[in-house]
Amino acid sequence: MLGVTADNHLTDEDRKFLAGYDPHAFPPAAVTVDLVILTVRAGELCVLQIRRGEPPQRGRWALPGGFVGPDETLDEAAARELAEETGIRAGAHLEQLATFGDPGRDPRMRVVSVAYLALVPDLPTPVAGTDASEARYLPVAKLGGTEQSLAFDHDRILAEGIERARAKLEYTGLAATFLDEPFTIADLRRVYETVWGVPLHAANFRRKVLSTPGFVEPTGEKLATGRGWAELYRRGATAHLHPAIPRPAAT
Amino acid sequence: MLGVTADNHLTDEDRKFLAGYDPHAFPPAAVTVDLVILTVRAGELCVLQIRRGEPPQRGRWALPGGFVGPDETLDEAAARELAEETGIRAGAHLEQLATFGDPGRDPRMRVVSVAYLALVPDLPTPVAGTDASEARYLPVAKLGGTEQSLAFDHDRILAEGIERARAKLEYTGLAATFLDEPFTIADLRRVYETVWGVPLHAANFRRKVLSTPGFVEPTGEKLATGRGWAELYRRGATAHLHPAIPRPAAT
DNA sequence: GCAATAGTGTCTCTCAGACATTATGGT
DNA sequence: ACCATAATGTCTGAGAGACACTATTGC
Repeated sequence: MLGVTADNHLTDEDRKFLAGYDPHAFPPAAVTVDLVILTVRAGELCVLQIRRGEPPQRGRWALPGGFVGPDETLDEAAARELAEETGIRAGAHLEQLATFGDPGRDPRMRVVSVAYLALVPDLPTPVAGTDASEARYLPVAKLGGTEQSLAFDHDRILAEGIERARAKLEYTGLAATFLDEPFTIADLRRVYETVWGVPLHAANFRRKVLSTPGFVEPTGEKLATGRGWAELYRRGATAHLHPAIPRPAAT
Repeated sequence: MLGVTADNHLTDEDRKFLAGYDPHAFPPAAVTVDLVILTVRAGELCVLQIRRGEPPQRGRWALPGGFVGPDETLDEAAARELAEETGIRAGAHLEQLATFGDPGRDPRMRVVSVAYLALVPDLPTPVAGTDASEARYLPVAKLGGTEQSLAFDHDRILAEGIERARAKLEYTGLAATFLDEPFTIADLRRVYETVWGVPLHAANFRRKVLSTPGFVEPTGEKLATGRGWAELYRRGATAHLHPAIPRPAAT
């Protein structure tokens, strides 16, 4: 096991050094977090977008995000932004995605943006944040046209977020974070089909999910669906699936 | 296909806004890149470390890294640091790992570090960079003791880098980037055994590698080894392996 | 010959994919 | 009765793991 705690004890030399240290000696940058917030609603994978209420690029759609506070960790800033935009404070999945810092990606100054990926259950309605005049969930299938392109380099961030989400469904139990509990195996299968954009074999999917230990936990309850009924499940404890859920090649 | 190019065209409103914009309005931070440079030498997975030549934490071992220049992309800064520390300008694998920005991780000021992972072939001898007084390749098996703990939060960065490298060998052809060309199947197997720390079944490994299209390309040459001979191969063109190389559970 | 490593052949077990069948309950 | 969906059972092919065996060359 590797040590994972930083030992930041200061030596006497460090103290002397810091007393005479000028923080303006290095090229300054602003640090932001931008969020790719994905959900499944009405059979479509959707991403939360905010219409910018202030320059630059006012009126244009963008990913939600904001500056990192002086005393916040990056994870805390991302969790705060997620709560501000969606009202979600717990239960969602939130992970760091990648960092984007090309010079000129923001015309104001050097801005380094740490992108996060959030997977959330279907929400009642978007809550506009302080900076935002409007919010929407856009199906990712509608992306691609120049009409829909986002501000700054957010198209690229979004593309990486979607690809990360698709990959993570293969080897983690994160698909269940898109669902409210309890859910049926068919609900879970529809999440996979929606995110991957391919139909899955219902019988094989069921066998695979139930034979993977810790993926889902049976509640013992049954739900009357349209025709017939279905058993209900909760999220399992296992984060890493062994073996993985095979992802068919995209059509 | 999603658009991946940022459209940063400025509106007239943007220009007016920027003319009156004060870059000091947001909490400033310094942005650095830190590199986890891994190689395989003498049957051990090793990481390049630099002994800090200046405060803070002078004399302590750390990962190589440095500040991102005002006109550099993050990738360019990482490639520059890699070249400065190792002399390598091409051929190595370099990818963004994760970003670390806890307040207080560097006593000087708010420093956000974008960590990169580099996989390089065995090198003649470490070249000390400008800021460094000393450099070494430390086998990662020797990590873990407090004696070996690195400056700042570099232990944590290193742990993530090692885990990323181990995972990537499963589903990419990156193992070959640890080797000079041409190499034998046994050389490649020893890379896997070294990085994963487990013995692999030689016959099955060979069958797996050769049946995976695009993993390695035969040269047709044969090399006289100590006893017997072995066929020689080059890196294949395929980045993503299908199916993956199964990774046995750690002992 | 013996030792050590490279390479080939084959068997078995697991599991994904495909298909068939039954059960359920609303229309 | 009919239909859509849930759930169960069975067959097959691909592939991983294990083992036996041959080939080559230095000692």
